[in-house]
Amino acid sequence: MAVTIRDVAREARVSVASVSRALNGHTSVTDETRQRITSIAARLRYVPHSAARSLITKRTQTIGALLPDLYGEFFSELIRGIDLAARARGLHLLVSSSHGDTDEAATALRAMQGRVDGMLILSPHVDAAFLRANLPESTPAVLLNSALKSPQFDVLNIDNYGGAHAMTRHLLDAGHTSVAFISGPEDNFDAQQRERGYREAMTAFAPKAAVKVVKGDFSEDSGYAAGRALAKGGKSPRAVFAANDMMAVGCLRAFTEAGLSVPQDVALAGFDDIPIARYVTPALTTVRVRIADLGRNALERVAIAIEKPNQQRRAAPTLACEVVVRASSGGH
Amino acid sequence: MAVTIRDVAREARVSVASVSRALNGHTSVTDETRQRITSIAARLRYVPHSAARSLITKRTQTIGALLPDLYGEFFSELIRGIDLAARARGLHLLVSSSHGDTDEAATALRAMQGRVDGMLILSPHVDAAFLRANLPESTPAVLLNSALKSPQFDVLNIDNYGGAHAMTRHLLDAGHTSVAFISGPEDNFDAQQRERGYREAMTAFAPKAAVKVVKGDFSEDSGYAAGRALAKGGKSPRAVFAANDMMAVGCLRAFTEAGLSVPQDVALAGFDDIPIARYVTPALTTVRVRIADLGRNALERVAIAIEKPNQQRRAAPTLACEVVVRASSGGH
DNA sequence: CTGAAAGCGCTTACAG
DNA sequence: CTGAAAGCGCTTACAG
Repeated sequence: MAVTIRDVAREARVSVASVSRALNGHTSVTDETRQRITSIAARLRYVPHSAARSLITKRTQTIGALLPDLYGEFFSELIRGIDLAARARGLHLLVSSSHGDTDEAATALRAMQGRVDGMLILSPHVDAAFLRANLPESTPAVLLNSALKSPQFDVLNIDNYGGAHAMTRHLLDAGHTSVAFISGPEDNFDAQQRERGYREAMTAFAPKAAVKVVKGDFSEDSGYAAGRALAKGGKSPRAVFAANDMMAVGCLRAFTEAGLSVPQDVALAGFDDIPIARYVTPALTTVRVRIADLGRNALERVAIAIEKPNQQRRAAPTLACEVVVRASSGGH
Repeated sequence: MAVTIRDVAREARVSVASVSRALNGHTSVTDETRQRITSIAARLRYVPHSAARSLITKRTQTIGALLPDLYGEFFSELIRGIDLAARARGLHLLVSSSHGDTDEAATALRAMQGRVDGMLILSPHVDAAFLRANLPESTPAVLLNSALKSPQFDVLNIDNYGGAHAMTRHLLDAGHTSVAFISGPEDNFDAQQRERGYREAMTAFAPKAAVKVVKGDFSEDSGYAAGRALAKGGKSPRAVFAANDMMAVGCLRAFTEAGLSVPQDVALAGFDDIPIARYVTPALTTVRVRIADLGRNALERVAIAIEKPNQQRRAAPTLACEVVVRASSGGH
């Protein structure tokens, strides 16, 4: 059916070895031979059989991405960044998403074994033991947004700490003397870093102000509950910083219902800059994360690890975030 | 390095043929032999080499997805549906996204040749000629949201017509005697079907009312411009139906600026039910599309086409949409 | 039921 | 510079 290297060889009256060399850019082929082979291959629409090539080269030219059940925009931005970088390098992208728990992730990771040259892993529940059990040692991997501290694995993180620190400072600078914080899930690495950023900024820039943390879990409902709690008794803080945008949106609803107006009575800020952030009323001040860049960088790191297996890794830089000022903090 | 079928065979004191048969569930193996082989394979953590298997079986157990530059939620929902269905069938998913034009899509489609058993294609610019030039005849493919009418290709569409028809009827039923429409890009299939749904519903249910169409291009800005045009002179229609949510959001902003209040002065509706729709003020009445189902169904169709290549296809059903009533049409 | 052997389509030492 | 040959790790007729 399909045209193989033998068809090209026959047509060009050379051996399959020469076709292989010519098409793979080896030097030891006459220019004339190479040209003849190249044009015949093109005319025949020859495409090397990837499985046959993989079998002998031990390379699949494919990167696997293991992703959890992700909220819309984050997921597509991440894939976009990974995909763009992969294409630029001629790599393919095998995706496995929507993993709710560790078992599903383990099964998916194993299923990819042998089909990929490297892995990108974003999964809140992945730790060193999980990786040792499910990832072949020889497979380079980059973990995204992971608390993992083992030098054995490469980790690439968003600068959650810096972003939260900068936002807290922004709110204080804007004249809001007290800033409360709505935290995320306790076991979530991003959430922990953001809370730390808040706490340390408060200590640094408003040492006399009270640090107030209300618990949330990243859901809109938990933000709503936090907002109700904060509004109770009419003694809300001057500003509220939620550890993510969805909670900020929930909190905004609670404030509005309680008759508090944002930003006049209380300023409000979130984290992530999800698309919704600019469409709520008032538009939400937040911290923007360059998610596509995260994906792009991760792909680059794993590609380099594949090319140079024994190379000493450079320490992974965290990805900078930026404060986006909108109306909810009195910005405009 | 890695453990191969020969290692398992040696350990089990059988031929590699028996290992292959035992592990692939062929009947011609003693239960006792199969058990021994299975347990040894498990102990050795044997995973069949996928490239070797592909080389001989001519199957990759992989489906390719070719996607354009997509807006956040749609993309992730689609992938979610595809991924879930693929996993249920033990298929892998190779993704190539963010294709701006036909050339990029062609390159990506070609690059997948030989790496996938079937394709899912969502791309506004793909037509029959493109497919004949870039897709091997032997590769089953399902096109999503495509205007393609060739019986040669399998197409799966959202019921844009039905959704728009139902929404128009809803607005008329709610007592809004005149309904204007903001259209999408002229060359966009979804947009065309939605406009047709609007027009035919108007003819059917409000034959005396004027059909009014303002041009848009699916962007928020074009919705804003359309909103300004409609508000001009204070003689806006009683209801406006935008061909997608982003335009409805833009239109809402224009109305608010013009001092028109929604839904009291004018009702407003969109299409897609993007996440933003419920967070604007007032929340947007819209048409919901089950995007994950679209992905799931598409995967099922291509999987069946792979399993039974010569089977007569059943006609593809269009995927039903549903009207979601919120405050912008006076719903609550 | 089981094994020896061929072969899938490539790449790459090894000779010349 | 070029070719014959081995071999990557599987599956599957073909014998027995």
